Amino acid sequence: MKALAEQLRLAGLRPTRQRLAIAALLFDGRHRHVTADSLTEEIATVGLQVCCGTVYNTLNQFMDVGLLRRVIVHNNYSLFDTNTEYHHHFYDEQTNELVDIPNNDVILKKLPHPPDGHEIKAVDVVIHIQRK
Amino acid sequence: MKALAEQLRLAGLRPTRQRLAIAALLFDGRHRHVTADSLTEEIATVGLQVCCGTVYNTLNQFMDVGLLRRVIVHNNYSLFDTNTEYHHHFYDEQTNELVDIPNNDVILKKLPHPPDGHEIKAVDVVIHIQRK
DNA sequence: TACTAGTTTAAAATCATTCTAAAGAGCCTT
DNA sequence: AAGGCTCTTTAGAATGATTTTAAACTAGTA
Repeated sequence: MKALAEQLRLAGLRPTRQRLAIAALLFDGRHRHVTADSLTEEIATVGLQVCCGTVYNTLNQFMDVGLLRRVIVHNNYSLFDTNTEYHHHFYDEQTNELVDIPNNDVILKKLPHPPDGHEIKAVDVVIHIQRK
Repeated sequence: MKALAEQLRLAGLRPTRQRLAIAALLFDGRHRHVTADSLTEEIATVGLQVCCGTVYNTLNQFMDVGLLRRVIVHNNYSLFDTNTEYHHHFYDEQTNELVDIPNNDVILKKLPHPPDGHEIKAVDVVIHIQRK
């Protein structure tokens, strides 16, 4: 996977063994939602070992360079989305399930004017759902 | 303030000294955003004393009975909104400022269909802003 | 006035996350 | 291929918001 190393280097991150392992898991083409915990488990499953702090650091770094996006639906722990394109989420508090909303499915009719001296940076829509 | 005691009783909560003190601060007609911490400070300012755990319990109970709404904009700590009507928020990560958006200012053109067997419970829109 | 269930309290526990200082690994230069 | 400099990783400790605990207390009722 030369491409991954190159991608990290371009982002200003040294392609270390740990970062490559995590990148290989996260950027395999699928769009996924992970937590530090689920990712650590996954790393173990693949037979590797990465220090807990490094998992957190790496997730934060990947986010800082735009490879991941943080999704905020509760404040128990952080969720990261490998899909960094503009889109929103369904969230079921009961099952803790997070589901992408196809990006043409929610359309904001008009955006409000931000407070004076401010500009809009991002729009997050979370639709809370529950079993019928 | 008999009304407050009655309101708590109606919600199934005994109007204790602590809950009344907190309710008096929170439900004075203004719409406010508070944290457990800011509220504890405010209680102290008024010359009262309520145990930290009680502040948390009370905020959660008030939320459970619909007197407060939790606003999720980050996962450092919880924010509560005394305005429980349908409305959304601007959030500035840099200053940590949370501002209500007038409820006719964001209009969703159409809502997506929730996953099968599910129904929409709530829609949260957070518009992240930054200083220009 | 006394009882009972619900509440408050202070302190300890929890848990995700960050910080620390020391050991290790990229990578550039020679 | 070796040296060296900086960036990373590591394990463990620290942090900080929140929850839990068990004992003391209180509101409401009999």
